[in-house]
Amino acid sequence: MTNREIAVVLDRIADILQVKGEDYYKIRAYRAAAHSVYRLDEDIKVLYKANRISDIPGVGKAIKAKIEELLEKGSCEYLDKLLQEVPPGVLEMLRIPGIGHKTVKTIYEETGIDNLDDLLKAAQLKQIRVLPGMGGKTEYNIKKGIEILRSSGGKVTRGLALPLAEELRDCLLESAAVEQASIVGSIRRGKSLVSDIDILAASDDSEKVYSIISAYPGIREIQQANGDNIKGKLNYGIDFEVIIVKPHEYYPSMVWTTGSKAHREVLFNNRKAEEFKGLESESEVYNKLGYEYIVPEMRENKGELEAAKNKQLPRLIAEKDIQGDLHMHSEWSDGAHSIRQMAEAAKKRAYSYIAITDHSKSLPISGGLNEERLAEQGKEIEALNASVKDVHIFKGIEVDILKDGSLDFSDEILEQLDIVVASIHSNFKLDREKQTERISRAIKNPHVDIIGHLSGRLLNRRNGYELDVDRILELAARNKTVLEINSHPDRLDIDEDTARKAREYGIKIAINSDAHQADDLKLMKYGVVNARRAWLESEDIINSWNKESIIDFFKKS
DNA sequence: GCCGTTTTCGGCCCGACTGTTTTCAGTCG
Repeated sequence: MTNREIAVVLDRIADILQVKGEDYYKIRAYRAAAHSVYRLDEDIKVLYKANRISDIPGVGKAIKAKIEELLEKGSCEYLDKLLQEVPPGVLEMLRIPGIGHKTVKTIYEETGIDNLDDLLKAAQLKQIRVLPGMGGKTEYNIKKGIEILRSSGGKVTRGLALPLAEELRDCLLESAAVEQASIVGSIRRGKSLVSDIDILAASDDSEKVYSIISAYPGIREIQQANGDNIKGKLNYGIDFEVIIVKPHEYYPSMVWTTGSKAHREVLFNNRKAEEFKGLESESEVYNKLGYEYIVPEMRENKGELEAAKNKQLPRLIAEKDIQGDLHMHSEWSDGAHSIRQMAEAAKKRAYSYIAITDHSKSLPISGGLNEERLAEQGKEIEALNASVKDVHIFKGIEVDILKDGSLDFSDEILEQLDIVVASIHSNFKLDREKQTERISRAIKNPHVDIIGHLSGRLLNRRNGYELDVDRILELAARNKTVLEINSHPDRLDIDEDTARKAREYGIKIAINSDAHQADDLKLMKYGVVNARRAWLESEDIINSWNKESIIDFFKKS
């Protein structure tokens, strides 16, 4: 089993314990262990062989035994026992926004309902409101929540799908029978939500490819397999498709299978991919069709074909252009690592600056900073800047935008900071006018440099709050307020459409990791892809500029 | 269930908002 699979099992145990109403700290212990395992740099199997499972933070005697059982047998008796008490469908109910473990427990125990379909029916039949502690609003939340869960149509985030796709691709590439393999389809185009994993493999031996796939441990089932096409489900229930082509068909097929359909149809204009076999790169395929090479993120038939024909394609921002990261947390609030550790991690990525932007006091669960601790932190940053070479640390804050649009710190405090990110973390349900006014007030504050995760959306979990986006973009442009592309794959906020629109308004963007630990800095790649899908260039992205330009920009704004 | 240079027990992030109540439990960040 992989690190990720072990982490999923531990998390699942925590879910069940929660529905069972077990001790909060026991549940938290399983969650913490799951998190540590998920974040391990090493393969857990290597740790196991070295008898070092106990070295994993948060893993003690009991959880160690379960991890070892999973590694030895691929299953865990404790989980199997728990699953008999609480069926998987009940756990799915936990994903409904506004419905927590207590509500799920009541529903399951009082009615026996153990899946989302039956729950939805019961809510429609007004059978939930009669249960203790529930009313019409709970029923409405259930109906609405299931609707949101279903609206993604079974899609998963790119953040979940990409690592799985890479593992499958790498497994194919290990075989001598596979000359080349690439992730294609919507994952390659960088869509935030994807419906399946598509892999293109170049091989003369499709039988061999089939045997590799059927032996691949990450696969749940193969549903269809003919000569050049294998379809099925990976663990976690994600659909996959492996398309096998002859080596000389590889590059035209890559263009074809990367899509999108709309892009492909215009591009090929009734010509067949077979006409282009033997070509040795995607560029050659594009050139032969009369276009400049178009990067996968742009292939949506949204103007890129015309631009490519006229040799007017933008030079999109790339991860190597990124020079720093302007939104991250440290152990001063809810981050896991010290400021020094964050700076060292940034140095490894060859960044020249970071901003430490811990939470402000209104977010007590995060250990948000009050004025005194912020001042102390400032001193630590000054000391670090004197000793840490190569990476400059900006003093920052992720200040809460309060319900009325005022900020969690006074202007006098904010004025002393280098980078002020202002974000919403509460009162998501204000009406459109109030929410727009709230953010507008924050934008107008002269000390606010960046608005963090503007819409508050969480992909597959929560829609963004009601906002008049045009009004906000106009105001941000006028105030020279930067908008963030939050790189967390569950957020990608602002989304690509808003980002493209923001550019038209002349708004500058910061692509930030919002890292809560050193390893999270790597999430930057998801934000960059989102920006590329919005056609953004280096000049649009302030953290692709050097330190001096950033200081200069915020001085003038 | 984990952790410990106050160590084998007792502590382990809290406070606001929402919805269902009529004084509070559940959810969320």
